[in-house]
Amino acid sequence: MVRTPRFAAEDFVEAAIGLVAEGGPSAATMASIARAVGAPTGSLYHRFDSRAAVMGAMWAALLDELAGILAPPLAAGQPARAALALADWAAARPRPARALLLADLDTVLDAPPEGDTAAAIDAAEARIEAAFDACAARLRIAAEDAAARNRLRFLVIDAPVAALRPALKAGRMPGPGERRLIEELVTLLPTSPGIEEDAA
Amino acid sequence: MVRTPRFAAEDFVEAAIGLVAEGGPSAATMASIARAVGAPTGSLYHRFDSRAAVMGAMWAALLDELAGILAPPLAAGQPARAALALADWAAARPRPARALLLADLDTVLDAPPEGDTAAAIDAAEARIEAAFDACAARLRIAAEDAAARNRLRFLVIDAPVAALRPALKAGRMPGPGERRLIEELVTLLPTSPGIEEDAA
DNA sequence: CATCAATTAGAATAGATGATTTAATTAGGG
DNA sequence: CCCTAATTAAATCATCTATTCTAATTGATG
Repeated sequence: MVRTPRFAAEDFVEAAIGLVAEGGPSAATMASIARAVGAPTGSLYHRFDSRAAVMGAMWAALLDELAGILAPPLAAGQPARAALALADWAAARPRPARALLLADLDTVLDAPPEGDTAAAIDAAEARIEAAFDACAARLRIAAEDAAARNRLRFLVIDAPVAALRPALKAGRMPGPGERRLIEELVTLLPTSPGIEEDAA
Repeated sequence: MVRTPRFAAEDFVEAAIGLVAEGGPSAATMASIARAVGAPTGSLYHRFDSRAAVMGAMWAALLDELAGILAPPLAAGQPARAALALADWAAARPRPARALLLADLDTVLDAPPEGDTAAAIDAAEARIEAAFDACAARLRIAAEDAAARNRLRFLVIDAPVAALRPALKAGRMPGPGERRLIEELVTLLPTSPGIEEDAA
């Protein structure tokens, strides 16, 4: 290495997340991403081949973070925990949460990503998928029972996200009101036969 | 009138709904709206001053349709009915449903509408609001109990929409799977003390 | 049948916008 | 010193779309 880098790829990804969170995908132009970091656009292009590459990397990072939140409780057979972890995550890290949960995938990623980025995205998705599989198994949901699996996913992700959405949209941090809604939703969830959702 | 109009304002609004449903708000360009009707852009501009006017009229029409679906069961103190009516509506009229439920208001209406359009939108929103008020009153929810009111709204609109979203996005008609999810959600709903949700 | 304004017609305009390229310039490690 | 990755800042370039303009039609009306 012959010169000290001033800007890392992650800096740009982080900036992109912030911009998408605040103004939607269209707010994340190459110029605005660079500006948010305090770099010229050339430096951004030095790290990424194209805007599509930046958005792909961003999506991979977001999905990876989500997987880190959801996978452990799911794998432990505690879907209610997973739903609440989602709410906690949204409160703790509102920007990534907004970017991931509010943005429409199609408008973020115009074209399907390729190469490393695609691999990273696939990996994160597979991790989430595997966690759901493990959870379903613990709950004695048959592998062929698509309806029960969809229901599980809906109660863990889609419905809680719907509860969080107004707060996320308004830029408020999700509060106890949203949390209570989610607590109520998860009462519909089946519990793993062998395991009690612990009392803590 | 000295010449028979070939294209009515409603034709353009309908076309805009179809385009938004299929490709999102950005797909509804003035040229594509006109093309969908088989008219030149000039005719479109003859009816509407600007794209904002078209989108405003579209939003007013959609909200009005939604109000027509939700208000009667709500006013009757039957929120569960309202949630299921939403699902039925989405199945019966997938294009307006997609346009209204999937599109982000901010990206549809760049600037707040004015004049007649604003009045129409306000009227439809007020109608929905009044229906919720009436429903809350029937359920003995206090006017100051914001949490209970938010919860009602969430269970009637937001959560059912979340259940419908995957189907709407994929362009599938919502089916019995989605309906069952919603039926389950509404079990969380309080029932009007005096009224039984009838058995039909 | 002649008239006239509402309406259609569609090409031409006019700005944005924003991704990408390019051509230097800089700075540190060997 | 020299070499090369990394940084700059501006210029390019391509696309896209709302809107305007001028003319041609049309059909009810007197």
